Amino acid sequence: MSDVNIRALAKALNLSISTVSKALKDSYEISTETKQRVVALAKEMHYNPNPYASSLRRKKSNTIAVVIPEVADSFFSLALKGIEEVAQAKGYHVLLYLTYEQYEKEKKILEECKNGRVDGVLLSVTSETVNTLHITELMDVSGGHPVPLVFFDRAPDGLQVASITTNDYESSYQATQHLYQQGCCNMVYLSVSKQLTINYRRMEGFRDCLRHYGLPFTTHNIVDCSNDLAKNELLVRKLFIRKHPPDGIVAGVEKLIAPVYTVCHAKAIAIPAAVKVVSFSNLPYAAILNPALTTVTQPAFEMGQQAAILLFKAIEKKQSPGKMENIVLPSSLYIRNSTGKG
Amino acid sequence: MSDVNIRALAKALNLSISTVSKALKDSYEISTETKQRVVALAKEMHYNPNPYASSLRRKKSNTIAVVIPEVADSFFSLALKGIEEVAQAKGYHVLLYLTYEQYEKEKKILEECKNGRVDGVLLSVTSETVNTLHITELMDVSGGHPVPLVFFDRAPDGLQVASITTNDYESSYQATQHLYQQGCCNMVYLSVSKQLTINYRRMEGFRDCLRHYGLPFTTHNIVDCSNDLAKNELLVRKLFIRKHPPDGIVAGVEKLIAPVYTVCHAKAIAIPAAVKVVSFSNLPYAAILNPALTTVTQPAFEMGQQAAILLFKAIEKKQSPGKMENIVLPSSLYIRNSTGKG
DNA sequence: CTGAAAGCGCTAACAG
DNA sequence: CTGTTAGCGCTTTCAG
Repeated sequence: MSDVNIRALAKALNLSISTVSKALKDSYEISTETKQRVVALAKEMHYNPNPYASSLRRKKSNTIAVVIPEVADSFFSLALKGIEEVAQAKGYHVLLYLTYEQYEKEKKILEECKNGRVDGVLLSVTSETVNTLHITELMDVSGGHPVPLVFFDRAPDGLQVASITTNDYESSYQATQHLYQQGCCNMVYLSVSKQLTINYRRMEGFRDCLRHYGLPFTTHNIVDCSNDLAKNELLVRKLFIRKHPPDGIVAGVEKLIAPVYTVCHAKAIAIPAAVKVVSFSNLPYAAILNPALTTVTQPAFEMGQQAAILLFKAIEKKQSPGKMENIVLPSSLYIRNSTGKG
Repeated sequence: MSDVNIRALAKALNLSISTVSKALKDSYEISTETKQRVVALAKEMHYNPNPYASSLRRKKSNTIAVVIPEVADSFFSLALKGIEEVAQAKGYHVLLYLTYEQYEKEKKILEECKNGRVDGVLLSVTSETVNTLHITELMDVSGGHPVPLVFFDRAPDGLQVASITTNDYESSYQATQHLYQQGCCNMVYLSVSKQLTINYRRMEGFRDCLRHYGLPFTTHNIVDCSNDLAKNELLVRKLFIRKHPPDGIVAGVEKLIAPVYTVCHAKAIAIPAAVKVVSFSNLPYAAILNPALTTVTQPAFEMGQQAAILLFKAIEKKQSPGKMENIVLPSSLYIRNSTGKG
């Protein structure tokens, strides 16, 4: 941290502090000549304004918080990139917080966002988040100004808040329909936490598609998976010991595809001949898996960008997004060999 | 942003501001009873200290910057997770900056780290970074306190700065040796930017291994790739039109593996029968590629953790790491089918 | 044990 | 066009 501050400049130039301050901001009040002198010396002395002094005074941090469950995940890392890009272009700084899917962490982190540290928050909730008091409190600070917030991807139900999401229900329906059209009639949906709205919607899309085509839908069609790879492999293994093993699998999240492929390879169950597979995934390597994986791919990068753009709109209008925009960006079905004719 | 500040508390309790401040910090100077009253009211009124006021006064931000080229990449996203975890445990905040492999961005970002915004910086340089003045300036601010900095993964040569890296040379040598032992005698190294020290070291490891085994090493053994997927595919295609197509490929970075697999599939070149393939990669899906990919895997998460730990050591000692620690964490060779006997 | 007062570095009225 | 002044909210001597 340098110790040349605005006062040092003022002293060296025989000017007042406020003149220097204004000159640095290119204020119309200051003569061109003075501006030039100030800027020149500032450069020479490597003057760097202290952001926190400025934030304190202006009550503006030029910083946003990104609160996500995980970063080593192709969806979130891509979305984060989209966010960072927009923020950097706007001259904003990005504070990154990981919740590790823990509600308590999320709560604690949002608490820290209330005190002026950030001008806004981008949030993708944990799979544990059902109580949303910590969120509404942030947006309605008692006796203070609300902190603008935009959800992306994972938004809790029943909250009047701006959000960028994708069409989980429809794309899941579509993926299931694709399996049906490829000849599957005994499909299974691999589910993660049911509390997670996006997983729930995907499951509903799956269910409604089965019903629409007159296929039975029972508890057998849903497999609740965990975060543990080994356990998930076991669950997949069990699928193929059933009297009627599935001929189609929809993996609700990316990480569930590894156990499926692993088990199928190990047990020599041919994909797509014996079982066709589709997964929600942003994996850039889907096309070089064995076989190439059919995916429902979310527009992760764009979702990050749009979420940031929406947040900056709210910040700049200095109003919590009155017209709560809820933008839904469509996911895409990329059909590859894992759902081929076999 | 709430408007209950320390003054509001003081007024409500009929105490002085400084007493409240001390009470909140559990100072020994304050009576237990007063402390309790203060803490109780603080909670009730949802008091949240303003971090920037505190930072300004204490000249300490409790924030670090992480400056990396890219985040949608399995190495960096894992490392970032390691960093965030350690920072969160320490009560620090993490500012994320992406350089997109651009030197100018890196320079500008580090400039912003000089003004007290952060207490330290974790840096992985861009592939364009050869001039390191912007880095040394940060660590030796004229007439000010240096900002502690730790490199991770990508550290420029010839700089006396703490770093966490991995054994690029050795692991590359080892991977090449593995190919040799599997029968390869005409190997090619797929290279990214030669300015990048890690790529250079990996290339050297490759080269020295060839030499050690008496294999010819010419310009034909190195293929300079770009960031463009289509171009890289073309380069790989050309490899197999050669009079003597390679029987072994070492991909210097993860993203170069997709073109190899794609081209081999398209042209029905059997891996590993016709050509054996190994890649530097942190891809969690290496095992389910077709065929399963042999990888040199860096301890990304641990590198992130260790880098953060090292940085906090430097920050807390309030000295730029005098005993410049340069920790090298070993990468691991995971042998899978892509380098099998075919 | 409590309080008064100075000041971190910058901004923004308001005067001149 | 330039300068004076009063803070932003918190921490930290130093007195009492």
